[in-house]
Amino acid sequence: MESIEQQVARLKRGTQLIVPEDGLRAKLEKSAKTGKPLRVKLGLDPTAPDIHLGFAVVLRKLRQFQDLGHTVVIIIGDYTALIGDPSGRSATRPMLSEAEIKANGATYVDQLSKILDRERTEVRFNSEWLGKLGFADVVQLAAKMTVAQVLAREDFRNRYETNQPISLHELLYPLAQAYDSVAIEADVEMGGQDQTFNILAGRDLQGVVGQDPQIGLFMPLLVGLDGQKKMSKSLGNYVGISEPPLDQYSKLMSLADAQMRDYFLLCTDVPEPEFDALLASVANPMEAKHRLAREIAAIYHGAEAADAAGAEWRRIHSERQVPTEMPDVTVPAEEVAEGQVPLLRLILLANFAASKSEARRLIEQGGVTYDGEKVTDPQARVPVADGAVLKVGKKNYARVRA
RNA sequence: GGGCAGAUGUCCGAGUGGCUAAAGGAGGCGGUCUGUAAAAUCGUCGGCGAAAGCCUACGCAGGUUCGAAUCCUGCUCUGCCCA
Repeated sequence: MESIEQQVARLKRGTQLIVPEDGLRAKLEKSAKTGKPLRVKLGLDPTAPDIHLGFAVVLRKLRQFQDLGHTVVIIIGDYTALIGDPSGRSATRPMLSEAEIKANGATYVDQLSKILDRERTEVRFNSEWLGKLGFADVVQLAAKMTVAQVLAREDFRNRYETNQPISLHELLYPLAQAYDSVAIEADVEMGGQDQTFNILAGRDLQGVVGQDPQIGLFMPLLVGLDGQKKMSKSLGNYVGISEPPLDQYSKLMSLADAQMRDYFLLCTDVPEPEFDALLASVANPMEAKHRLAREIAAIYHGAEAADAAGAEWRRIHSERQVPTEMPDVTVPAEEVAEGQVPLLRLILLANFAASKSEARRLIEQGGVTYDGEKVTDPQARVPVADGAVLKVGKKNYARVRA
């Protein structure tokens, strides 16, 4: 068993902030003394799950707690989702039905278990306790927080100052989350830095009701592949943990050099001195990036698959060869005339363009290669030859199947 | 409850009767360059069409006009001020 000192050091890796600073040690000592595992909380929205490296940063930290014998409590925010956003202008944000939420919850657990240890994971839905609160209970809870406190929170303040609408119920969200901590008697709550306010609210509320307040453990938000914004699915700057190894590898190779250190720190287990030395010593940053891509692909797919992805990547990019594997496109018989098909059609069939206009543009701009030949005539018809390779842009390949 | 302001393409944001598929920026996509990336640079970004052109689009619904993102009416939503 590691000493408390070592445990603290391990758990601190990559963290952005721990509140209070010495709280982690105190909690660990208490747990060691009583033999009672810590309850480490993470709250999630029951929206369609999609776990990417940014989210994995937090999950991996939870896993570290589990490896030290502690319990992770995942809270699916089904109740808050049921309330939904009633004033949502666009009809495109339908409230999730109870069945959908349950289904999403199940998928979540499934995906989470790629990183977490199921044996030490407790999954709870917050309707379990929030659904029992009456209006009077809610009002009493709300009395524990002031408007100024809530508005001091950065995102609300920004929205308020820029005249963005804030609905009243949004102000209640931190309260609901805080109550979750009370309900499950959390010792530690994890979150990204955007969760600061909510997590501290939980601390306060626990104090009010006489519980030992949770400590907040904040992980930095992982910046996405664009090097600008936090990694998220909607921004398209993400690497999913379930993606095939080559996709992960390729995406990571297109990471900005300056971001490599953060990714090593937050997404791999490579010791800090080691990657710092690597980053300092390597003449060509690409070599360090290969290491990074390999480490990460190996976490999710195993060392062998990661090496294969690396070899394939070098083949495609360094040697500019056609990838060994690519999706097939089959041209329906009725589209073939005299053994040929319009190239435009082919691009659409392969799903490399959303419209004919876009496909035409791609051809005119020299982005399309068929069977090794660059084609720039948008009217071109090409032979439907089994095994011919269609290349659109830098990364899109498909093999024609006759 | 009263008054005022606003709603434009992926986002931000110009545009106050024809020259507007709509300036500019961000972002995306393609080309060149390269060590992957970035940067730089050139091009491009509603749909259909070989093209001419046609269709759809400036919150929603009507109206005025030869012609409307631009004017009028009603509605919806948002912000601000007053109560």
